[in-house]
Amino acid sequence: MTIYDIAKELNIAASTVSRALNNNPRISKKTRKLIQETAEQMGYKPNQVALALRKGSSKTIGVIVPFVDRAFFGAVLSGVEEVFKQSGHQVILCQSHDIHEKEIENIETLLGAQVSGILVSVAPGKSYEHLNKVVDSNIPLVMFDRVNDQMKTSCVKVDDFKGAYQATTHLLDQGYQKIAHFHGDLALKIYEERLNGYLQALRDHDLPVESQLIFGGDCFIEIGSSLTEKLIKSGEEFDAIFASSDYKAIGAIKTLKSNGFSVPEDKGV
Amino acid sequence: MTIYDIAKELNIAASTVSRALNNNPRISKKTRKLIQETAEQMGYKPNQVALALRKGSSKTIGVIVPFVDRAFFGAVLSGVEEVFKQSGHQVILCQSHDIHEKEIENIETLLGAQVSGILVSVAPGKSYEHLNKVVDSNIPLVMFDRVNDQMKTSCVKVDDFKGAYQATTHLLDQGYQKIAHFHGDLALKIYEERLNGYLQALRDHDLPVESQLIFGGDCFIEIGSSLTEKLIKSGEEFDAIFASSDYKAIGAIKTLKSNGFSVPEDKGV
DNA sequence: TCTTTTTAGTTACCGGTTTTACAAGAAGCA
DNA sequence: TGCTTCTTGTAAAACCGGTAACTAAAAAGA
Repeated sequence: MTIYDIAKELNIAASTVSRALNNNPRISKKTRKLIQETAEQMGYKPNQVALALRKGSSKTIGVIVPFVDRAFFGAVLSGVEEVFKQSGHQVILCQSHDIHEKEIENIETLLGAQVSGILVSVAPGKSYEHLNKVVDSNIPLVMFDRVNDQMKTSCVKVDDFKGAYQATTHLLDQGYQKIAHFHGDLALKIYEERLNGYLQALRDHDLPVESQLIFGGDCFIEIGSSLTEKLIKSGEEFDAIFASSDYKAIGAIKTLKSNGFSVPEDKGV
Repeated sequence: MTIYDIAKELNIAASTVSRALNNNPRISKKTRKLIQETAEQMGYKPNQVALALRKGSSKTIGVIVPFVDRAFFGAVLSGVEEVFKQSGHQVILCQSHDIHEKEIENIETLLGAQVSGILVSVAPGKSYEHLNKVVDSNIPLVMFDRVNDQMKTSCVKVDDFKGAYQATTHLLDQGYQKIAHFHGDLALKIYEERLNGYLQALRDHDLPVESQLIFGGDCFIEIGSSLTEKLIKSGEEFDAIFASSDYKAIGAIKTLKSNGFSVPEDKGV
């Protein structure tokens, strides 16, 4: 079902059909009405692919997240989908699995698909030519949550430093004194800032920074568990853990409990 | 960067470039190598939109879920994305918000985008012409989790009856006697089956089915809370709740606790 | 009758693939 | 040697389904 079918049916030119359907004023009301009714009745739906080729931009937006099945990114995606649907855009979903190379691949794919915009929560990695390529192609690029501050593009993020500072301060206010920290990949600004917030909070309370209480690892429950295991085994004294991600916190709580500690009575998380 | 640019660069026809890049045997090895190297060096990437228009099918798959930010669907989407990436397909994400009309709209959009396949977890609703339209267009349709059994297409689902039967039996085995049930929208087979599994388990244990312990409501934490509130206020005796969704179960647990019950000591969930 | 305005048709284009056509060189044969 | 035939390599053009810039015809107005 194309405009040519409608044109043939009515014995008129395809361009007339196109114009009528787009409410071009150069088509008489009568003809327009006839064409629109015929199109409706024939169940015509414009071919978005042809449109995209002609216009050079497809009403699609690429979204790259590390993992879709993380609560945070699921929530983001949900909102992204909802907003873009309003303007008739479709959302193409990509996962980087937090791997820089996959992110580059995803960007290439999205550019090849002629997306009209890209949202990305970057994976740790040094190069950012792929992001520059997007900007150079005049395709809007917005980074969120995980941001590459080498890029001059718009971004949406939270104040990680302040959040970490407040979280740490909250633990101190609850009476905990020796707070361990599980940070993420420090190549990501977000985790660097959270670490800094933690450190600053300790300093502001005149507490020593004890490097043996600071561990690094990716955002997985299992990592949270193994880091907690390591912390307990190390014999270092601690009474709370500030984890840089919910997943590591969950792992920490599970492991603390399975080691006979009660949370938050014995150890705060 | 198109094949025309490459053709101009090498002073040959675009069709030759196309064939060389597609390893057509009618292009000499020498020419082919030259063209492929030039393309590589010029950073050529085929325009997927042009390809899709020509081939009549765009390497994209539409996935319709009720809510992306539900753990289950997030996990599904993650797997879907991962598998389709391997074959070079892109995943277009749609949410129905469990609303039949939105599902119809989503299907229309996906058909307009010339997707080469659709995965859907259906919303409650009576009509299914929109699904038939997909089948009639010769576009593969697979339903998962929430299935419309009027359709003859392939589907992937769990044994909801058995799961519910086992869950209820498990509660009984733990010693609970009066088990309430929070079912979902019974227009969805999945919730009907879970209700049936619950009922059958009660019957098989010679327990009476007490309709005043059975409540219905959508999959939200708040619904779980309000149903529990209602159950408590009703004064009916009960010692456990079998919720048809994790979200309602979470709401139930929260509300039980805030009403002074301990879980699972006082009430099982 | 001539000009202006409306309305609708022609044609090129987006970037690929594919069919058809053609040319040059090699091989076969009298 | 000269002609046909077969390969092989490449070019030209059509096509996918729309849009948009010209262009032409018809109707309205002066």
